[in-house]
Amino acid sequence: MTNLDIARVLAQLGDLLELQGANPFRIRAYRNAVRTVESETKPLARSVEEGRDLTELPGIGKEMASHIVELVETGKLGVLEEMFETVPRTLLELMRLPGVGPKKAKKLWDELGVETVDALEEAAKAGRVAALDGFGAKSQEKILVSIAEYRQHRERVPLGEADEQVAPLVDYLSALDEVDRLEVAGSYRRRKETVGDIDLLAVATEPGPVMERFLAYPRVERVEMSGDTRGSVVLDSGLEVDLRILPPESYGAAMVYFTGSKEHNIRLRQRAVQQGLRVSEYGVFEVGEDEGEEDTGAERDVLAGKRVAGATEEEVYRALGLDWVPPELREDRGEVAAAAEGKLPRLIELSDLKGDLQMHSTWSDGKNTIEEMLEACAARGYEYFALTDHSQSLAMTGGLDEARLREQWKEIDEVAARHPEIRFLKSQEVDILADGSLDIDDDALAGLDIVLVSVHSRFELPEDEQTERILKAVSHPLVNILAHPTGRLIGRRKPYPFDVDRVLRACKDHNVAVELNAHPSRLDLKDTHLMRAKELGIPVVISTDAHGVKELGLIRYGIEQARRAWLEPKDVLNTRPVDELLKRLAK
DNA sequence: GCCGTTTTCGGCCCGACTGTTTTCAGTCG
Repeated sequence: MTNLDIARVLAQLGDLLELQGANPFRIRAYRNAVRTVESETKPLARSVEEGRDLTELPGIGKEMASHIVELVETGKLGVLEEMFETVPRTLLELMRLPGVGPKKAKKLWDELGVETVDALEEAAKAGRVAALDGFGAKSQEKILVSIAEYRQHRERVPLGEADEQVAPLVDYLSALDEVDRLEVAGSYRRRKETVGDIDLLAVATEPGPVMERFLAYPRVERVEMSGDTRGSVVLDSGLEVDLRILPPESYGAAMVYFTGSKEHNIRLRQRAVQQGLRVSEYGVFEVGEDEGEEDTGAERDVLAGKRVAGATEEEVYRALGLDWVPPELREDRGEVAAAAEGKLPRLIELSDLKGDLQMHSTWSDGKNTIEEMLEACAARGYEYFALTDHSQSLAMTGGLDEARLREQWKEIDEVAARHPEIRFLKSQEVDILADGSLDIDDDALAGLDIVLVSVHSRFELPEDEQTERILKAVSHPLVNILAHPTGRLIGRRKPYPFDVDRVLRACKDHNVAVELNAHPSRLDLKDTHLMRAKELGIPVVISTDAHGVKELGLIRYGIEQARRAWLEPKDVLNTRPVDELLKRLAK
């Protein structure tokens, strides 16, 4: 049972409690525990095995700890199973529909006997939903739209695709004179591997024309809502875009607020409360004497209290006694505490990289010759690069056997001789065969500067076999790097099942580096895996897997992902000069 | 349910928009 499995069960329990109208703070405790479990880098199953005290984890108390132990040991949670005897599982699905929360889901179930999305659709079409107290014709219509979208399975969009859609929209809005400043916030700014929607932030003293232009964007398919300062639309691609318009003095506070994450913001506000401050998207305010105590529900001016910060992000963080936190870290994974102590990491940057260690040429399935790849790498200012064409078993890619590999070396030597400006490292992406052996013989491997290995077949092997297969490969005495270790393709293919933690520890034992594949459809390893690698002291390399010169620029997605994992230059091997790189990789 | 240099009890983040309300609950981010 993985951490994500555990988190899912706890989240279900939280949803059920919400449906039953339980104490909201108890529900929040479950949400908090879910967060902790999700972002825990070490497998909890292992911690349980080792008899660790789980209550040391934030948000995990006696109850949560016992839930986790029960889940790890039995694979089930008794209380949850019992609850599912009185409440249908499918009700949780209803709550996922936009506009349907716990209260409405319960009401639909209590009064109409609706348990499933299908039943809800039927009831709405028959007009029975509108007849309910608290519902009306509009909510009924909205529910039908939500169901239609739910059926389309709208998923999160990979960051790379979001980038393509965001750029033209930003240009379109920025062209308006009334827009003083336009930024994209949200998970997009935090550079998460996928984004659910786009959060735009516009600074304007006159919001009217900005909102008007936003709603008139030609690719808007539907307006979800629109107020004076806040609007939400769905583009024809299905991507949701939210716009918030603010005055200049609130810009920094708004950037913090809309960049999130939600959990990071909550942490900031908790800290503010302790300091007698209040944080909102409008700024940081001192809480007045009479505030808070006798809040009778009367209208409260959102700008009440003296504003002590708001114009810039730095100012907002400083008002809370914090260093400015890079957006990639804003996930409530300890960054606020680190910022308070001045101990934020010096995150890796693009300019720290001295080379790219995975790419392909026309010798296998790449689009450019090795000389073209070399020139493009040199143009990027790299000190070195490794060419890693596929090996023979990937016949469809034109993979190289030992003989062709040796032929390639001749061409490499010629090209390298013409280009002293960059160091050409001979390498290959060697296939890990189903039994864990390598696709190229040791004699040929010994002629390479770097041996990169990866899995490209038999993804369906049972977990035990898959784990053994990879363990065997990384224990091979000539292997230096394990490439795209989990094999996932974001939104298209799940990672093949294997014990990631065991493989990582084996990499540590055999001095094998792990690759962070920068391609936006892979980003493999993901952030929590990278954090675990760092914890274990395993070197990481960041490479593009470019199949053409155009893809070398994708390296920035790898850098962004590494930053999300708190990686510093010293954690990444290809920030090192070539001599040190090869020394560190040597067996 | 979790947590504690005010606390083992009594707190727990903040605001906008919608729809159905005659003053606000529900949902969302």
